[in-house]
Amino acid sequence: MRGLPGHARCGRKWGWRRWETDKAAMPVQLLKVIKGKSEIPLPSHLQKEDLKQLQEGLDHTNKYFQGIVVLSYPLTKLGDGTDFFKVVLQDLDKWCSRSNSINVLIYGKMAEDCAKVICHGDTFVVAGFKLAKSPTAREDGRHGCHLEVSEEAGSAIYIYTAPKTTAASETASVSVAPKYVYTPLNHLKDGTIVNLYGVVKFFKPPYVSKGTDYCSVVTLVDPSNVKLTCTLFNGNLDALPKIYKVGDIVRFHRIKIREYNGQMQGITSAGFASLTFDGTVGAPVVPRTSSKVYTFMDEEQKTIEDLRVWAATNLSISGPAAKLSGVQPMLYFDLTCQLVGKAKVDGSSFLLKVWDGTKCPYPTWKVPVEARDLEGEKVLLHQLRNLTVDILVYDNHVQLAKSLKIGSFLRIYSIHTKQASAENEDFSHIEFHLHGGTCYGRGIGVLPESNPDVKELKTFLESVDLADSQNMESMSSMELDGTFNNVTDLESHLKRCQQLSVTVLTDHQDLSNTELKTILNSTAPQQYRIRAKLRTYKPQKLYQSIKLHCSKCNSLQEVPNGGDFDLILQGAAVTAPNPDLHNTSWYNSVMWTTQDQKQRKIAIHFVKHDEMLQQPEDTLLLVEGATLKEIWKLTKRFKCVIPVRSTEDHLELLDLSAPFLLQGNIKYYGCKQCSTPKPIRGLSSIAAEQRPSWEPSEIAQVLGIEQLQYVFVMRFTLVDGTGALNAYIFDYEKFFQIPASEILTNNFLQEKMQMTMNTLCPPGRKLDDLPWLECFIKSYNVRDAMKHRVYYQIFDTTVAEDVV
DNA sequence: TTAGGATTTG
Repeated sequence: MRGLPGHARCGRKWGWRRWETDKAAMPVQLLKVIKGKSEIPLPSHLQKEDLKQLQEGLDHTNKYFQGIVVLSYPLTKLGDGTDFFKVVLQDLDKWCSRSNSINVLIYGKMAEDCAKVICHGDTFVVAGFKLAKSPTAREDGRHGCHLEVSEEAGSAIYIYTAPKTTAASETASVSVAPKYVYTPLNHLKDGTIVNLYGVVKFFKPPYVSKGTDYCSVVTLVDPSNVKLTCTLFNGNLDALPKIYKVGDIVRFHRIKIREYNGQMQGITSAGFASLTFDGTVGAPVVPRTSSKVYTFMDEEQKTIEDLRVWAATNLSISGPAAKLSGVQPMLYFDLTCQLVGKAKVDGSSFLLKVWDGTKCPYPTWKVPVEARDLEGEKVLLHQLRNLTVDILVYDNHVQLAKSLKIGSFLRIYSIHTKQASAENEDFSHIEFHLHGGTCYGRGIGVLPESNPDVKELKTFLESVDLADSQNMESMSSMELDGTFNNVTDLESHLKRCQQLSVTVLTDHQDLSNTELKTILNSTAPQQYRIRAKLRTYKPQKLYQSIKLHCSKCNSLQEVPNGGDFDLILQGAAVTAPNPDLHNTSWYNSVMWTTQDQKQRKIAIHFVKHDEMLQQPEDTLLLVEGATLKEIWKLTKRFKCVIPVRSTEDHLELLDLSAPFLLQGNIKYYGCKQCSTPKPIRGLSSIAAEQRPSWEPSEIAQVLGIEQLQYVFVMRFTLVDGTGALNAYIFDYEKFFQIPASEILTNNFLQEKMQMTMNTLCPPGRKLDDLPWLECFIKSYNVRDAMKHRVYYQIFDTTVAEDVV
């Protein structure tokens, strides 16, 4: 990002001539428009361009672009102090889709001037702009390029302000597009047909009604705090809103309002259409709809974003969804899962076999069915037998259940877990029922593969190692929560957390709290103390929060899995150890050949100290030709293991996708980009030290490796009643008081972290019941190319002592 | 037409 110098203050004048003679001093022209004519025409040498003509590589000198201001962002300062202002212009001549708009990025004095005067609906003319690829085009769906404007670049801006007291039709230079009017829920009148927005407070997924249509019941709420229950019918399942969870946001067009039992009620009328959006703050604003043609503008995007923040702050929407590992007997829950098998049972019930990759902590019932009635892949059904659960669905749900495709992703709403009344409690098991009826939204919904929850589930299911029974054990969260012996313990623990903060500041205690709303409306960088609740966090699979960080190039990467390491070792084992490199002044070597068919050669070089071999627990080994399993065994006995391979004249490290060092359970990796591997003999200098400690950092240094650090990277969505913001945790150890380097190989630490997160954000709880967190956060600007965003990071904060 | 939120009782 280039830096722009500060600009001399200039008085605001409205004259055209002044612009011609002294355009650098007067970049922003504010003009009035009355009845379609501007007081002053634009310079004659300027020619109008439309959106289509705004392409890279074309000459835009003496061209201007004109659009309507449909969105503007708060004035902010870039890192170097330059003012920055972004507006979105819409080309009204191209009124059809959402790509009729373009981002304009304004820098320096012009940014400040524009921010002061600009209003929604103004006509905005820009000349002398620079055109560049828009890095946000994929996200915001706007024009592939954006316009960059600054005084320095000799740009000029003309703003035609529509008279605010005059009816829109009178500002005739602006052709006013057909616009939908949306009625707040507290202004609905009996017998009208309206358009409206709402946050889903309750819904019944579409089910087969007793008439001819599918039916879906949806209760909405909006910032007027009025509720509206809508009963929607359609013979086509696809035409009903695609609502997947409470908190989704819908836009209904042409819904009929009627009074029923003294309350307003919505019901489908002819031409009813709906869009549904994910209600998560910060998620992409992509409508779910079956209609091919719909209007969706930036203004509407803003409405969705505002509703999300309102809902996050004001509605009690429960947190992370339940998993099979977290089920309790005698309750109702929603399950996101994959269908593995199905079978008819009798006339009024039907069996679904599903899994979500986690293991139910209780013995579960198996519904007896005839083998020939069971649909699904036999091999898979057998492989997953310990992870699938049987759900018996009844009555009205049978028809829909029969039609489900094996392999599809489902959300089953309001499953009942029933403790079977076995005579001997030791053999009691848990049953899963989807009872008849649609009370409490009971039903089955099919989720598309594009659904973010499905994507996450798929990734997780792929990571489940079916052969590894230990893995399955560790997936039972019942064991993770083992410290809470019963529900009462957990309750009292949570109660304590609701009163005190579950996190504490390690510094800045003298500061007072700032509301999230204030922070969101402020420029970065700044630091704040906050008190907020953790509504949700990412990733939900905690093992995904561990990354490798290079402090030199600041890159983050995934921790390689054991499979990659194994492949690299196999590749290295193809080259036999070079005997010329054995037994030097600083190591002793042994080599042998495996007895199997492969006749693999393994060499181990024991690094000496003072000409002497050390105790195994103090010894560093260089290993050639070993398998993953063999290396693993060696790390159990020796202090350090470095996998190497022979060249003609020296030993060298393997590919840096493999760890350059293994110590105990920990694998140490180097940054591929920043490391310049040096010969292995550099280690002899450490071996010669009086008491070699074999510190990973020291080893990395002599081997020319820029060591990657294990780090927790998480996104916390925090709310405090005034707003919602996403803050990042970037932490080696301090926040969780768990070293990020050790957690992947330590079950105890994993359990501890899971328990900490369960305390900070208890699954399935409503907003009111979430505990408070005290945090210190800093805001900072991130800019790449022309994109500028403010991010927040939690620091100088740690989990309270009695929580961990 | 259907359902009109407010858990089955298998």
